Amino acid sequence: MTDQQAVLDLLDIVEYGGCAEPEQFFALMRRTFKIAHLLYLEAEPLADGLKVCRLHHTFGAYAAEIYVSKGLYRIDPILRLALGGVRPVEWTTARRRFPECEPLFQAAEEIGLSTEGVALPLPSPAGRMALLAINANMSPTEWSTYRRCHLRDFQLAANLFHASMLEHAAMAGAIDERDMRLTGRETEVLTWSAAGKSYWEIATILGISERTVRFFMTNARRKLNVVSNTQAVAQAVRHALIPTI
Amino acid sequence: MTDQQAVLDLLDIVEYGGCAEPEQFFALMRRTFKIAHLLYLEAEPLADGLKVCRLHHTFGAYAAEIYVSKGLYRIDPILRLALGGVRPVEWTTARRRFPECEPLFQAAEEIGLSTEGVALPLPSPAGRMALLAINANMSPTEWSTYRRCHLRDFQLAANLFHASMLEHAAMAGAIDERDMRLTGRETEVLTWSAAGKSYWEIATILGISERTVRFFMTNARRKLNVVSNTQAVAQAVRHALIPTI
DNA sequence: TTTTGAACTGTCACTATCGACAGTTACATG
DNA sequence: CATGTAACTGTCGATAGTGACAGTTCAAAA
Repeated sequence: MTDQQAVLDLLDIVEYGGCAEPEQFFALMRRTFKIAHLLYLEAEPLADGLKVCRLHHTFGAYAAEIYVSKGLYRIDPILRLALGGVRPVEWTTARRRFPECEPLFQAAEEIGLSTEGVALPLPSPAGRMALLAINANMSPTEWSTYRRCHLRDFQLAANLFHASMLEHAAMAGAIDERDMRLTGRETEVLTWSAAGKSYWEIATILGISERTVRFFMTNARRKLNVVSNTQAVAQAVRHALIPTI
Repeated sequence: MTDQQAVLDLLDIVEYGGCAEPEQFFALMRRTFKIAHLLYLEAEPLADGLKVCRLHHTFGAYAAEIYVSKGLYRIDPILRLALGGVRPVEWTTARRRFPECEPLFQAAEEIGLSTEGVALPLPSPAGRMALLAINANMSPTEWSTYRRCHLRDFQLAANLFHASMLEHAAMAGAIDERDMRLTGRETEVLTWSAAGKSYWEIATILGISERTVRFFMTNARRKLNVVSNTQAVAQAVRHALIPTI
């Protein structure tokens, strides 16, 4: 069994920001646990499927080539299961439930990915999804024991790492959106507009004239570089420029 | 320190569906850990505040009365922090960062809630948020040690319990939300509207008449229970009903 | 076979929005 | 004091959105 102290140290490091880069996190995880491979991906749900925004993994070049460029993530049942819920998905469970994807698992075995592993769904507040897939070269019985003991470690580490990634992305995006900063009133009128209020209603609520509401809204549209109030609100919600809570 | 075997047993029970009711989960958690109180709430982001959909807790009747009926969850900084991210929120950290909410903490102390605790954000795929707040009657140093050792247990237990709650809600709510599901065309017109396109432009893009675009948009508004396209798009983005372009 | 749901279309009348015109007031910063 | 920024207001005309009216077509499920 893995050294408990090492596990607690790893969790401390991840929680307090010592793993800004996925590579660091992956290395630390592989050093601490008997893990063969790790994969972290962020995805966005689309009407016709799944758009993978970011993908980090420890596979070899060839394996990555197969998995990514051939678009296997589009048909991977584990991804479908994991990105649709919040419960950890056991690889072998998915294999049993989706026999039509057997070729995928065989391909994985050929490139050195064992079939024992777990995928941890990591939802984020805005509705985007991510997952951390953990793969171990273990026998089923060995993995069962190991998983029971360390799933909690994997789950917390995954959550904290995911939080770091989200905060990192928010910081990186903040620079680009410097000119997109809205004033207090602009934010207010956008917020009320997103709540379905008309100019007249917003004017009454804020105690100003309807013309002034339009003035703020026009400024907001210009700053956001959009052509309609509807588009402005969509942008503002996506970029969390107006309060969600 | 808590018995490790008991912890693993608890996690097994929660994972394999033995905690369908919050009360069972709460009792099990309090029996296994040195926890004073637990609170699980599901919330939906709204433009004009926070809509708490479901709330379960182990507070006494009086405490619950204060916390819920007086609407303290509207100003609780821990809720704001936790529901806006995915990182565990330490109660004392929130207390330091938001001195204006000191009365809230004092009120909590008076009704027997200690100030040591942690709130675990639990996002779900659809963009809704939940959180599990864990409260312990411990001294700061005692809590610090305890937290370091058991945060992973809390996190996994919270995730698994949350998954059960979501699956339970999905089963129960399948009937209620049937009428809120958008059809393919409704999603399409909303998506283009969020991109700033007018009815005429959307009609051209989709190769249908302008009237038909309006028809789909009206249906979408009715399903989302909103009064304007702007509000519909805001709702759709928040609930991840339309893809991010 | 009947029913249901999605996709589709037309017109009328009213209201909301948006861009472009031309300003005032107040307050902080250099 | 000048400069800048946020907050504020008015009017005109064109375009966009919204609700209520009344339908057709097609495919899949009951």
